[in-house]
Amino acid sequence: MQSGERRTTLADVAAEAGVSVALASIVMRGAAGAGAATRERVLEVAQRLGYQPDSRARLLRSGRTRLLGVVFDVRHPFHTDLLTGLYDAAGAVGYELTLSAVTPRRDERTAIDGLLQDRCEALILFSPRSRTADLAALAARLPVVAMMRTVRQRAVDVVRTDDTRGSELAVDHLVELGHRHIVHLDGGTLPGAAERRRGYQDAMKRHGLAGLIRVIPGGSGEDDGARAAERLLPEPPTAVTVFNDLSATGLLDVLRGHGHPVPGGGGPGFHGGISVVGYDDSSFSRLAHINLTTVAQDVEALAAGAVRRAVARIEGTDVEHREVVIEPRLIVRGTSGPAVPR
Amino acid sequence: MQSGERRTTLADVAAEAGVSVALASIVMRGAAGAGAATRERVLEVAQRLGYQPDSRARLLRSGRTRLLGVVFDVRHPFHTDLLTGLYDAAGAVGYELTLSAVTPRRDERTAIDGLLQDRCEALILFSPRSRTADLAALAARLPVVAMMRTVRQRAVDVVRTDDTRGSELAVDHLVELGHRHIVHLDGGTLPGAAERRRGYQDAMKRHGLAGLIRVIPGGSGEDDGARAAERLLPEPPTAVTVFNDLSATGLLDVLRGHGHPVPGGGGPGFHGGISVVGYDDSSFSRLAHINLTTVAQDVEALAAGAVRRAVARIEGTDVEHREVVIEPRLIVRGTSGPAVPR
DNA sequence: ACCCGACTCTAGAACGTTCTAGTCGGATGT
DNA sequence: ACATCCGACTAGAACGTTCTAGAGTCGGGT
Repeated sequence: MQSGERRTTLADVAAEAGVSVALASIVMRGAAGAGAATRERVLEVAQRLGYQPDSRARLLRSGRTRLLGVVFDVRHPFHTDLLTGLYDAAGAVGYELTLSAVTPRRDERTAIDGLLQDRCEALILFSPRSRTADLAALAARLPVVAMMRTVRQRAVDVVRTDDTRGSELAVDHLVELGHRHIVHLDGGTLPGAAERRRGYQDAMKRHGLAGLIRVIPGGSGEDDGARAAERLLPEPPTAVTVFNDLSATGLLDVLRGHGHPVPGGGGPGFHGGISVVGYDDSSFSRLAHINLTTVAQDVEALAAGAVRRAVARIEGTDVEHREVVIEPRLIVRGTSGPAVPR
Repeated sequence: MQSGERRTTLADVAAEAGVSVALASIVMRGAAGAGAATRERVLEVAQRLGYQPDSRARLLRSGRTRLLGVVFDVRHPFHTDLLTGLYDAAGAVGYELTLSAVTPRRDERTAIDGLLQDRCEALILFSPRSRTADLAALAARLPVVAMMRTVRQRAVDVVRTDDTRGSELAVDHLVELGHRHIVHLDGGTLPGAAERRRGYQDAMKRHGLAGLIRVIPGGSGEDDGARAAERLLPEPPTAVTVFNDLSATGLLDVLRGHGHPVPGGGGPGFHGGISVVGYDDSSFSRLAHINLTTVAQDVEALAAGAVRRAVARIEGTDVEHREVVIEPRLIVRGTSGPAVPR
């Protein structure tokens, strides 16, 4: 039905309102230089004809797109949380977001290429897996902000949580509850894993527990946590700090299945068991049913930082540091409790 | 650093290669009409100058965008699952996806407007909350595919799961396990809720349990499920079918908290308790720790159906039905088990 | 009466591509 | 030897905006 007719253009509106295209353009984008009466008439006509500006043409001409490209991964619940914050932050400074998703069958390179063709003015990458060299090459063409990971490359901006500090918070919390045998379930080479590991190690040393440091290889998935749990069972610790929430739930599950109670799972008044602290405060970790003690990343601060950084680069008003580091926060929920003496 | 220099355009490539812009264009889009030697030379130059085509200009001229606009909600885990399938389906037929998210502070109208400005050729809306009249108005301008809900409007295409059938599957399963006192936790006016309610009612009647039909108002969030559970406790059923997974976990939680065991939560060999069946097979429901019996929507079929429908409308090769209904599948996990006689 | 500035409006170029309608040689067919 | 055709290539318009430069008009100050 609508296939035949062309969509209404600015020229149509101008003709119908009896003004020039240029004036119609002025009215539509709310610029100065149009009489009140004319303005009203043009707007009325535009409304009536269902005029919708063509952003492609607009941006083609004006050079600017005011568009920030965002690459996120559909598998990571935290990424969608972050998107919410990003929309807010971008809207506040008059920028739009264009999204490109990484999926199990669509890699980061493909996602990025899609955005480049859209001529966004900067790229914001969530936990990018690309090699530093590739990111650097990209950054030579447009501002690039990497989130949730460090990039040792001057041209690439970084906005991340202080993950070392995050792990320290987790360990401090557990030590305060009386735990000493604390294991770290690692994230290997994943973005942020090195920092989280180091935070654990530093905190253990600081508490005089250097001799009890124990790092178990893991990953980002639930099954990684479950597998790691099996390796833990022969000689169980009293507490575990985990690379992320998903892995933590996998761990929890196996622990409970083998009769190792976890605080919160034992009913009110229960004490002891193996405490587990996750990382990310993913939306599912908040589910009352999981109720995971975890290290929260400050979504709003991360989003605001990324947008501020990208916009500064675009508009050349650079003053701040290349790396923006956000303070994490410990969210104490049900999976951490006092240690029982062994 | 890159702020000063213009980005390289087709004209730059053409000049450097010593050919006309038109010929460069031919080469870049792989069209016929260029000599082999020239073709190679132009490609080499393009590579060297780091030429990246400007999709806006390209599409502005050619009219076509081969772009499908997708509106999804960041709060709905199932939506991101569906995105994965959609990228695959669109890629297979040579279309691109452009995403626009609904967030707690960014409504559907805003998300849709963003896509319209991008001049996508069709809109695919995940569980749209817009009124039928608004959808119809939209459909007058471009093909619109509504997913996961019915729309009584000829101009709007629909791709959805047979939700009535889905609820029936859930009830059938429970009845087979010996349950009779089965409650439905409702989704009110949310997309799909009416069908799921009706499926429950139909199945109950079919099993001669019309007298035991009991529908409790609920919603889509975890807290909706928790609230509903409180209303259920005074006179507990032996099983509940729930509008969606999130609400189901909220319900589960309160039930367990009040000492009502749920199958799977009572350890191996346990029998009886209140069975709970969710809806969606959201990624978190698969977590071993939640392990929810649920009705799965066929992501691939839904995605493929939506793309096929949208493309058919765009290209005018319409033959199929306006409404594509996909068969659901019951996923039996841990939260459903045999009924104990009351 | 004249000029000036402010205001409203317009013509036309520009953005980077694709598309249409060609031109130009050279091979082919008779 | 001449028309014909084909492949390689090009000039310039077109897409729907925004931007630049300037044209009218009006009122007020000298």
